[in-house]
Parts: sequence; structure tokens; C-alpha cells
Amino acid sequence: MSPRKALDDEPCPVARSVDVIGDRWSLLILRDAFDGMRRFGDFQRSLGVARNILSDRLRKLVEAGILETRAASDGTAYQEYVLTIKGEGLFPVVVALRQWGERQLFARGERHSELIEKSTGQPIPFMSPKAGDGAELAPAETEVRKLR
Amino acid sequence: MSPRKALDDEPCPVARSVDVIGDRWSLLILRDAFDGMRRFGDFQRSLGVARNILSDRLRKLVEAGILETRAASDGTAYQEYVLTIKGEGLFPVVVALRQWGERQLFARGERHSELIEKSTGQPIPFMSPKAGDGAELAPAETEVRKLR
DNA sequence: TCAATCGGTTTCGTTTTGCAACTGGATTGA
DNA sequence: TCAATCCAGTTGCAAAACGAAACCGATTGA
Repeated sequence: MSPRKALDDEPCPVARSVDVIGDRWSLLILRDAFDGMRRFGDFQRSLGVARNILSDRLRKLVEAGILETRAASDGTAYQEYVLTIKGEGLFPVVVALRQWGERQLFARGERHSELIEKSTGQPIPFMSPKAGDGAELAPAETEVRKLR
Repeated sequence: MSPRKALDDEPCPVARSVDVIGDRWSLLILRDAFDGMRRFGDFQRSLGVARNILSDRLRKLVEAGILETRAASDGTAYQEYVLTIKGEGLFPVVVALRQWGERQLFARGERHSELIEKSTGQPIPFMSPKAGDGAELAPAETEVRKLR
């Protein structure tokens, strides 16, 4: 089999993003990271992922500049994985996945976890692409201007 | 090896979403679908994916209710894969990936394709989670209220 | 009518994944 | 203090997913 082709020279930003975080475990690691999780063992227990896979994904996320390692904040000799500024920029991606899941993947009345605003305790309003004037944009009202 | 564990009974909406669309090819198929692509051969040429893999992903997306098949609109005997309402709900996910990629994965001055509003030709403003009062929300200002 | 195209499926070898066992340093506790 | 345990991985192996190419019947275009 030929190895998976890298998409890091594609002119499409979606392709490049998917190349970096477009897999199951990376996305779930990010979810937990946004939830404040930092330690290898915490990720491992939360995700139930094999240690070698977790190790590999954390390394790749660090290489990609999405996470960085630093000394543990609890004084132990271990290290933590924390989101960089670049990594924090992925918040809309995780929120979009969460909101679609909430709307489309739960039966009516089925309970699920929920993203809330800390200061008010209120759920976060649905996030969607808006035009310059603030109007909600349907996919058909947009198009990709391709490079040429 | 044990088979990949399904996440479709997780209480976390992110986990369920990732279980359905959290892989390289599904996300790229969706990108193209939002770009108006409908035919098997068009996806195949656009993505450069192996036919068997494309076939598998399209089937899974149809099973998940994200795409549906219908008779081709060009009068031929073939079929098309088009986004359902449920699938259209993934627009924010693709837009979020695109906008993060645009900001973080291109060198300054490096050209990339761009999502624009058809009616004005203007680029789509950056999309981000907002509080009830419209204020932009940083990750630290939110938290996940877990089920119990 | 006959070659080319379409939309797959099959086969086969490679890569990736998952699990369990192992490692070696840090920490805890008796 | 020193054994037991925890932590954060790494290694080896088997199974699953993947990629390329060959194959296939139906459809289309010339």
C-alpha cells in the first residue's frame, strides 16, 4: 500500500486542516483539552485509547503547534500538554461538532452533556456562518473562490 | 486487533459526531458536497481517493442520513449523492475547519481558496461561538455541563 | 455496434491500529 | 529506607483499515 498522501501543500484550507486534525483521536483529544485536560494519563483514561496511539497523536499535535508541553502545574516532575494560541483557534471546530451532534445525533428527550457559558450557566447559542451584515448564511448562498 | 469501538452511545455530542464524520475522507467528501459535487466519479477525481474507500464512505454517509442518493439530474441513468437536511447542518463544521486552516496553515502571502458570499463576492466573516448577548466567547469562558 | 465511461466490487499487499507486556523514573507509604 | 505503586511512555504482535490495481456489468457516445 502506498502511504497516506500528505495534504499540506493543498491550496484548500479544509484539506490542510483535515490533514492535521482530521482523525478520531485528535479531535477527541482536542475536545478534552478544551475541557481543561492536560495530563497523559487523564487523556488516556478519558478516551480509552491505546497508550501508543495517544503518544503518537500527542506528539503530532505538538509538532503541529496545536499543543505544547510544559512542566506540570501541580509541582510533580511530569509534564502537561496544553493548547497553544494556534490550538485555541480550533474552538469553533469543536463547538461546531458538538452543536451538530446535539441537534442530530440524540433522540428527542435523550440526555447529553452541554456547553454552557460559565458566567451565566446558559447554553451557548447555535453558531453558524454569517454574512457581512449578520444574516445567517445557507451553504447555497456561498461558494468557494478557487485559486488559479 | 479488536475492532474500533463505536461511540454512538456516548453522552458526549462531540464523540458521536466524530464517530460519524471524524475521518479524513468523510470530511473532504463533505467539503466537496457543500461545493455542489454530487457524482461518484467527480468525488473520486477531486479527492484522489481509492474507489473502494470512496464507495465505503459514501455508503456510510448515506446510512448516517447525511447524504442521500437520487436519480442524476442530468438525465443519465446514474445516481447522485446529495446532502440531506441533516447533512446541511454540518456546514458550520466545514466552515470552521476552513477558517482555521486559512488563518493557521498558510504562510503570509501564500494564496489559498476562499469561501465567499455569492451575492456580494465578499469573504465570509470569521465564525466563532458567541454568548447570549453576542459577545465572543473564549474557551475559558465556557464549560461542559456533564450528564449525571 | 463497439469502444469508452461509469460506478462500483474483489483481491492482495501495506500501513495503521489496538492490546498487552515491558520499562524506567517518580512518588507514596509503611 | 526501601518496596510497592504510579506515571508516561515504548515495544512486539496480531487484527483491521487502507490503497492500488484489476475486474465487472451496465450505460453512454460516436
